Amino acid sequence: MSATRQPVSEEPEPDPRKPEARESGTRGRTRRAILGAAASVLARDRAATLADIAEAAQVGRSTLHRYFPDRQELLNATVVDSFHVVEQSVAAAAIDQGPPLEAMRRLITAMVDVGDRLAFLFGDPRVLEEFSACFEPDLSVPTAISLIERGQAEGVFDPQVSAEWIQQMLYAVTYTGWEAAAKGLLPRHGVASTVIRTFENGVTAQG
Amino acid sequence: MSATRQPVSEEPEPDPRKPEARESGTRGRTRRAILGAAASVLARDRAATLADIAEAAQVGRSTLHRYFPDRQELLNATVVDSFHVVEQSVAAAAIDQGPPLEAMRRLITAMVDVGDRLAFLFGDPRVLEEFSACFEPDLSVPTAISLIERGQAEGVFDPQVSAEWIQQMLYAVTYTGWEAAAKGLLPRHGVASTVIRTFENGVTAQG
DNA sequence: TGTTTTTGGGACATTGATGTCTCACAATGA
DNA sequence: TCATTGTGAGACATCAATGTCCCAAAAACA
Repeated sequence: MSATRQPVSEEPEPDPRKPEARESGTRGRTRRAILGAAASVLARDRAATLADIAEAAQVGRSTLHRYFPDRQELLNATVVDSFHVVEQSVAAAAIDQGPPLEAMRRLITAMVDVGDRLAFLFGDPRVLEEFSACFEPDLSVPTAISLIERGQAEGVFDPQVSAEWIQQMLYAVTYTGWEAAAKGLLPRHGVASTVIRTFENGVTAQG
Repeated sequence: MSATRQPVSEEPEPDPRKPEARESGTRGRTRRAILGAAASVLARDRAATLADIAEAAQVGRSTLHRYFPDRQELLNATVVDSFHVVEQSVAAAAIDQGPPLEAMRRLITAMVDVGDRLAFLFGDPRVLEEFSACFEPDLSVPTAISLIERGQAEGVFDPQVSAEWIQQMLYAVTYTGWEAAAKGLLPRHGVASTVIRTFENGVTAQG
């Protein structure tokens, strides 16, 4: 969850890696607009054109290239940015505190809130593969494994299946809820509760 | 489920539409190899190259073009073929007979068996959109809605959520199971039972 | 206001996927 | 065996996405 902030291996190369530091307010805003549009568009179509993304960001294609020289750079930056957004949302859920079931409910709510970022990051395994192939995976994938295992130990979560499977289901159900909301099948405000309900009890009538 | 076999609107154009009829055994075999490879490859990467597909089918790229003049033709044919495969598998489950819960279990088992075809058809909504935009949607999407509604009426499935949502979950859980098996997270033989278990009861310990 | 920064659009060259065609070889079937 | 059918490899032309530049206009800033 928490990014390793230890200055263990500071950029081996002295290249100017820190464009997201403090740029003139305008540049920062443009940069964020592009990254947001990229995550949103690519979440729905991973083969989207740079022109598509530029249009969604309400920015000229040349401006996009000015910020991100090539497609891969944009991809990488979008991965990093999306990680930060997700990380922040998940951190606020404090999943290592309180009863597992309640922690999980907070986590799901947090995940639904950043649904498009999750869809971008995990909708296509290739995205993450390419990224972590280029860089050290200094971004720890947000993991709910410890929470799940804690819940299993306390007899709250099904101990008959692996924690990894439950985590897969967590992503799957959350993603499905986000998708259903995107296509109007679920009302925005009811997504989290429906996802929680189904995730916990499945589809059979409780009785 | 069952394709409308009524000769309502027979091909308005008299073009030679029926290549899959009876071709010399060899051609049929090659054709099926290409369609199978296309579904399998495209399920994992919808941006896959025709060269990729030809390679997976162990066929030259020119042979592929000989069978399917352009990419869209291949896409359409693969959709039709995958529908037939899924349809056949689902039909064998006889989901309109017997107790809903057992029917659903048969359905899930059938779906897991044709996981890659489902992943191809439903992994990217665009695939089906483009297809049904070109042709009359004379292919009825395999629907479990009636089964789900029957189950809800009998008090077996959760009546608090919509049948559409439950169907979305059905696809999502099945797909996740197929994916988990593909990456070795679940043993092949345990996929169906795990999917059924989670689909029915969610992830909480039953008690 | 004037100056600097940022932007959008257009004009390229480049690249990779696609689609077409030809030809020699292999497989099938009589 | 021979004739037909089906195939793979390669040479092309085409096309769309990409990446690079430049320049005038708009926006931000002092």
